[in-house]
Amino acid sequence: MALSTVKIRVLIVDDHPLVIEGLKSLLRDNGDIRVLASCNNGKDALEFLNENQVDIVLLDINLPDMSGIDICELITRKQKDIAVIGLSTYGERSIINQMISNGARGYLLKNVTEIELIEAINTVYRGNCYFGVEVQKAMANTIFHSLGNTPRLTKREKQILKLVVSGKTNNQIAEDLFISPLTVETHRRNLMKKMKASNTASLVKMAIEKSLV
Amino acid sequence: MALSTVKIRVLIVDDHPLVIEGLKSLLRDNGDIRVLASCNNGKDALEFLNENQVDIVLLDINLPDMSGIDICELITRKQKDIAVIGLSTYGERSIINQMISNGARGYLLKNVTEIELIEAINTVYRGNCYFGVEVQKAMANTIFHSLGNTPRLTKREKQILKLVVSGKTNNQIAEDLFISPLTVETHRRNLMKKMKASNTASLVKMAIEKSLV
DNA sequence: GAAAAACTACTTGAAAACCAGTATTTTTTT
DNA sequence: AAAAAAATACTGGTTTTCAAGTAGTTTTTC
Repeated sequence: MALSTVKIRVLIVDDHPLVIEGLKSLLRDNGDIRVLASCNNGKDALEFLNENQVDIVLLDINLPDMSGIDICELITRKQKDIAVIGLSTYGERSIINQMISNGARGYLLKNVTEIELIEAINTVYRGNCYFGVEVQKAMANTIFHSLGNTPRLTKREKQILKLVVSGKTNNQIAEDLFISPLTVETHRRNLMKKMKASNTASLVKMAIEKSLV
Repeated sequence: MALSTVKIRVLIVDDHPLVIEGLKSLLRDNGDIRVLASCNNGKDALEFLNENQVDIVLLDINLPDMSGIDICELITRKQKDIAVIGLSTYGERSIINQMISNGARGYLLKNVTEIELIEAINTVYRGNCYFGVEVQKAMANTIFHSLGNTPRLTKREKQILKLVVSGKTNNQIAEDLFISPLTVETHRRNLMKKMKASNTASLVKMAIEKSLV
């Protein structure tokens, strides 16, 4: 290692000094990586990035002044060459997904190992994406939460639910299935009652959440 | 191994003789597991289960007569003590989720190793769930598919989108945000245009798909 | 073969969403 | 300071959904 003259420049953004120290310590001995600085809030981080060349930002999700998700967007919108790796205690899918759509190229939990951390930094530096094993596990687990008391739907109800989710109106569904629009509406009403939804929006949300479509 | 007198009784359901042979071969040398029989369609499988005591069903998703997803439901509804492990070539999230909500306790891809297969069978036999590493990877990958060209939404639009998805009406959203219901409707219309949605249902679907909520 | 569940279809009336514009004010960016 | 983007609010009319019932037919299940 450390044969190349250019080191990967890293900025750490986290409001816990302990975490910053931990990350620095894990990266200290690596000749290819150099931690330029650390910030403990979003404002400082954005300022630093305006005045310094950075390759990778290790970004905590929970910051005092603003959400890491929003910061991620601000960073990647302006400087597309900066790779953001999200850092968090939990592997909540919705957060991970939001980070990804806001341009993050990696996501790690805070119980990350040295090997994983370095692998992640190298991987995203090369332009790829990296997601820790623990993240993947956590994401798999979120399925079970949404499970639980899924109401039993009939064949026809499932069929209609799928068509509703796909954006079809009652009339279009009726045409598709060769039944009366009034019948479709009855099914839709029963679906809403079963799923405890008050309108189409929550019906669709629950259907997707419970993976019925 | 094979110290216990009771072996785990397994039924294999798959329409490819090659796969059946492969699975049998992988399990042959294991003293704790016994493959009772194999079926190549859903009807035969259900009949066999009616007449025989089985602990675990290795169930292919693509069968000639009926979907593995439906069979899974039929099996677990009647005999809750039977554990179903789904088998498929691809790790499509929607299918996996459907299998889970239909009572499956495990899911494996067909490139499964001997070690994984035996671990899976033992795990679900003990009442737990098992999902292969490959499955988890495949599921993580499905995020990227939904990514791509996500339209850029403004702060307010995101805010309103969230409230729409949560099932609130325009009037309720207006109250929440202290703005006119008419304004909310304008935002909603702009959202639909940006997301290319024709109604609430597809707006919600896309919002969740693209993880904007 | 009886009972239960599912599928079908209707009525009537109200509420909410959708369509297609215009237009002013506020905020952000250059 | 000017331009662009975002947020605000309106008119007026159409379509779709929601609510709350009733009720006959078909299919499953016991």
